[in-house]
Amino acid sequence: MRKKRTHPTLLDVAREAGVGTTTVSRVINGGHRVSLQTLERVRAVIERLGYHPNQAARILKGERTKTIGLIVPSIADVFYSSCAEAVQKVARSHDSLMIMAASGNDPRLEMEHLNVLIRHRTDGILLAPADFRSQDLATLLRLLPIPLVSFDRPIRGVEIPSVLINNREAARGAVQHLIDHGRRRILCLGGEPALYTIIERIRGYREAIEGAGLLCLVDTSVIDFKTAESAVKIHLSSPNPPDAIFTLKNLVTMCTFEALQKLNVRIPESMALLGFDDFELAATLRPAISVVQQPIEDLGRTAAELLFDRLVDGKNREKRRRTTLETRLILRSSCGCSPGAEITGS
Amino acid sequence: MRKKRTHPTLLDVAREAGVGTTTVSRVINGGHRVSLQTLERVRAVIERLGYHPNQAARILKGERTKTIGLIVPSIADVFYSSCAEAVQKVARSHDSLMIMAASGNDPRLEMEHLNVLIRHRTDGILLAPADFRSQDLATLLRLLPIPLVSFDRPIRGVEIPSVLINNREAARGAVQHLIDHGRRRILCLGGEPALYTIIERIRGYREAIEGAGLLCLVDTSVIDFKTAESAVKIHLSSPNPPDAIFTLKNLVTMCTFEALQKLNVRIPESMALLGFDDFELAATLRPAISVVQQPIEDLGRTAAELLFDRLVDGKNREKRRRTTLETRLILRSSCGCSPGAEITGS
DNA sequence: CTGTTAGCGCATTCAT
DNA sequence: ATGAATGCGCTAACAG
Repeated sequence: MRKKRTHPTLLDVAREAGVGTTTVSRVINGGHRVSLQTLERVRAVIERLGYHPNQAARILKGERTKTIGLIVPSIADVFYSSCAEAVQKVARSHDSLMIMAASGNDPRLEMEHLNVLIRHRTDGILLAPADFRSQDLATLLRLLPIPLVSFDRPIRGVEIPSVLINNREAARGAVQHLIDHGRRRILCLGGEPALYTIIERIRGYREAIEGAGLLCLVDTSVIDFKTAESAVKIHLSSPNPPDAIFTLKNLVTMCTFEALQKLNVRIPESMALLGFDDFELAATLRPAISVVQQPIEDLGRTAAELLFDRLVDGKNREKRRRTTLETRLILRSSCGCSPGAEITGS
Repeated sequence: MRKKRTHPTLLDVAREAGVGTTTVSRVINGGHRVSLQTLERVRAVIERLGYHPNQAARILKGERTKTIGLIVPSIADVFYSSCAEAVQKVARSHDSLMIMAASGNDPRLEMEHLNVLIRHRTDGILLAPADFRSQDLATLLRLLPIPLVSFDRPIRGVEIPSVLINNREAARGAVQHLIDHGRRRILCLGGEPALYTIIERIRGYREAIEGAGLLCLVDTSVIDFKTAESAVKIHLSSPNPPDAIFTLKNLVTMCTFEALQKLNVRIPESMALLGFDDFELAATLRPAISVVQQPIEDLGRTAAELLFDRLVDGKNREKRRRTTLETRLILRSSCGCSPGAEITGS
């Protein structure tokens, strides 16, 4: 087999076909103004040599790269991979490629990825910022010559369009639901208390609890099964144990459920469970888990569409800087009310 | 706010700082052989202008793009997003960016994505091919000047390194386990019967069934809950209903479980259930689901490492074209044997 | 330590 | 219908 060392160039094709580079260029870009005969011949050579145009050269000519960047905290997290899928669909409909990178919620890593994307001259960037209060990020964005849209989390200190979920209201409504059904000691469980979404949800929880004159009980030590189990144990053995748990994100909900199950706590009789963010099998578990359902695909799609809007006419700056999407409270069995109902988020 | 129309260039920085382009270039690339004074000044200008080097120009100079491509059937599928995460970690350790695209198992879309990646001059490509018998793909790859590694599925008709799971053996072992525990009418349930992995798993199923002198019962109509439910109904109402179900992939396992639960079929008493591919909450469902567990992270990591191996010294062609990874049979409760055991795949 | 310059691969005038 | 020449932003080779 022939050793393939380097990419063939336009010139290689031209020489091989006995024509000028212009002609080959024309063939690549639609084949107009080229005689059928040369067209065929050049195409054959392209095929034979396995020629593919070098995008870099085109970019250098100032053309669109037809590429957008997407930075999320984690690729493996269903929430973000579902977003990504939605984004990719939109990108594809705009004949664009999506480059995806994971920040792991680390501002430094995020900055690195941002720089890489900018160097690659992506036409635009979608970002779920690791730290919504980052000064470095705000500074970078102020000078950024390409459009950026943040989603899931905003960016403070700079005018960037963002697409968000009504975290606070949704959390408030969910907790209120527990209160309405007689729960009095409601524990709020989660992790990563510095994240925007978590902060907002806790705020919503507080509003509901304080509005009802109850006691706030927030534990942000839970990030996996181990921590969930130990947290549940501790709170159960308190003199005045909770009668409900509100979990702040899907992984925490799952782990808490597992922990409760392992400790033989009856759900919802002894302990109601209501989680933020829906997840696969939530309806299949016994009892089925009640959740606040986020419009994940919507989130990705809306953000991507907003980005492409700004791409096509760069000057047309939307007035509306912030888009907030509505959630739904999905009542199944774990929260202890009669199931079947479904409440649209405020 | 200043209108930001276009990316500043090296020349812009050089002029602004009153130095030559080479000096700026040196500053960007580590700042060696530059006086501390100029270094500071140039850095300040770079900062102020928000300059980011144009990757395209570097690529044109023939440098590595420090980018690898990854094409998977679906981003939202946990299996592949977990792979992707593993790949990205390896890429990162090689100071490279990962570009990810989804083919939806459509050979045409896959080909498009491949072309885009090649045009972008990614240093290498990782691919889970949609159609392992594709002639077009084989033709493209024969001429491809950059290394490609296939994973999860091989590519027929061309010498491409691939990293695979021992699908057939694992399926055979799993079905054998059901047989060993007295199951006699074992239904094999799944979808997309043209996919390599599915073909292999069905083959393993057949080997085990035929080896035991039993009857093969394969239904490849199941791709979601609806189809799972109707398939289960049909087979349950047959004159001689199955006493066990072997599901061919994780989504099918989940849907089949849901269907069985909905129809009040007792697992494992009336029906044993054993699935290919583990999934979140498989151990939390009641009964906990027994599965063949694939080394997903391993798959992604190994494939990526193989790719980078070929990248660093392009000539050092490994003899071993095919790497096969081992699975584990995780016995939980749904298959009806006493749980707790764990058998390493053959 | 610093500046000048050629050339990477391609699209695009402008001739022919 | 076709080709020769130019320049996009950057790096590296070569002066100074």
